[in-house]
Formats: sequence, C-alpha cells, structure tokens
Amino acid sequence: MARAATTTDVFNAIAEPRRREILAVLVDGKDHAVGDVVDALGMPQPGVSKHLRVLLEVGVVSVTKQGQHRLYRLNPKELKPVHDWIKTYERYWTHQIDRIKERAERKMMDRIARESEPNNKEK
Amino acid sequence: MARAATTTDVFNAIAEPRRREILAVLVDGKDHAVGDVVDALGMPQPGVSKHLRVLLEVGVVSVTKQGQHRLYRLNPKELKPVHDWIKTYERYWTHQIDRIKERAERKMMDRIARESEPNNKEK
DNA sequence: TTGACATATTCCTATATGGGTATATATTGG
DNA sequence: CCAATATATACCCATATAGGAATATGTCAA
Repeated sequence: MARAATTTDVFNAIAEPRRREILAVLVDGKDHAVGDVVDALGMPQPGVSKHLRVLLEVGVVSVTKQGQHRLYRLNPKELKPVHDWIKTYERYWTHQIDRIKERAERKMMDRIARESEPNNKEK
Repeated sequence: MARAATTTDVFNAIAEPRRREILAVLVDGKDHAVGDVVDALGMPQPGVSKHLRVLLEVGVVSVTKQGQHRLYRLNPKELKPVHDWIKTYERYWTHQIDRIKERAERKMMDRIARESEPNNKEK
C-alpha cells in the first residue's frame, strides 16, 4: 500500500509545509483571493490552487465565488483534531514542575502496583 | 518532486495513523519493548519496527538496548513544534467569548489601519 | 464578441511510501 | 555450539505525490 492520500485527513494535509504557509496567510480569518496568497508567498499560482484544493477537501478552508475571484477562508475548527491529539503530550514540555510531579506520582503508582501484584509481567 | 519523506519532520512522521497509535502506547513515558507494542496494537512486528524507525529518525522516540530487547521511549519534546504550530489556530475554537472579542478587536484594528493609510491595497 | 484577467486542471516524472513476506542479525540460556 | 527469542532489514509493488509547464475554464468590461 502506498502512503495515505494527502486528502485523507487533516494530519496528512498539514504535513506539507507549503500548505501550512498558506494557512498562515489565512489565519486572520478574512477572505483571501488565490492571487493574494500567490503574492504573499511568492509561489506559482497552480501550486497554490492545488494546495488549496487539498485543504478544501479536508475541510480546513472554504471557498466563496465572487466574480472572477475565489475567496478562500480558514475553517479553523477542522484543525481541532490536531489540537486534541497533541494535547495528550503537551504536559510533558509545559510546566517543568508539573512534569516532575507527574513523574514522581508515576513512580509511586508503579511501586504500589508492584507491591500489590508480586508476579508482575513488567520486564 | 514527490512528497516529502516521512522522516523529514515531525509533521510528516505523525501523519501516519499507525505511528500515532504507537505513540499512544508510549505516552506513559515508560520504556516499551517492540514486542509489547506489537501485542498492544496487534500489528505485525516488521511494521511496528519500521514505524518506530521513522519516529526514531525524527527524534520523537529514543531507544535503549537491553539484552535482546530494544526499549523505546517517548521523547515528547520533539512533538512541541506541532503544539506550537496548532496553538496559533487554537483560539478559534476555544472560548467562544474570546473568539468574539478577538474578532471585534480585529475589526477595530482594521478600521484604525484603514484610517491611517488611505491608499490601502486591500481589495 | 473579444480580450484581459483569475483560477483550475491536465500532463509529465522521479520518488518514497506502507504493507506483506521472508530473511538477516543479535542475544540469551542450556 | 545450538535453539529460541527479539528485532531489524531486504525485497516487491501499487500508488499518490509535488512541482513545472501548458492549457482549459470562467468571468468581467468595453
């Protein structure tokens, strides 16, 4: 099997740096014409259009037709899965004190677990 | 050009669901032998080894040799870039009130900017 | 209608992938 | 040394990619 399509989910879509750059342009929440993104980032127009299509397919952006322009807008809630996922690991680098405390707790729990279960499977 | 290698950076590495599953097993911060991960997730051993290699190359996990086992451990700080990136978008879905306030502020800033710069380029 | 502009799509190609399966490489116990 | 166990690697393959160039589609304005 090949790698999952970039349009499979948000995680695959945002793996591409260019697409994150595009999102950075859209982060202000306003509508942006494709040409504006092209100018802002200095990448070729077909590339921008293609990347926007991927972002659109996973729902991270939305489009509105306005005359000959197509206005893209960030749809931030579709990024939430990434946030929810990373949140699980967050505690390890934020709040050094909490981390230490957490580790101490873990050790204590381990000890307790070991005491109450003499034939433990942990190697 | 083809898609960037999975080992290019954390974003590419975590795009693969199986690798996120593996990280979920390692999230407790303890050492885990490959076989334990295999048992926990029920995926074939070569696959787990290969995925662990990718995670290792981007630094998200570290290894220790212990006898015939190789103990993998989460190296959470390497996930921080993902957190830092998503943080920029976080405010949009957390705290509805903040979001409204933020939008109001943005509008005001826009108005101020427009007033002080009559020949603006915004379309 | 025609031309100018904005955007999307098509075609091309080198490349890395993930999953299987099979095998190689440790390391240990006896 | 041998067998058993744990893990990594090699091989095969169908597949989707990102970028570049060229072109198609759509929309406006005169």
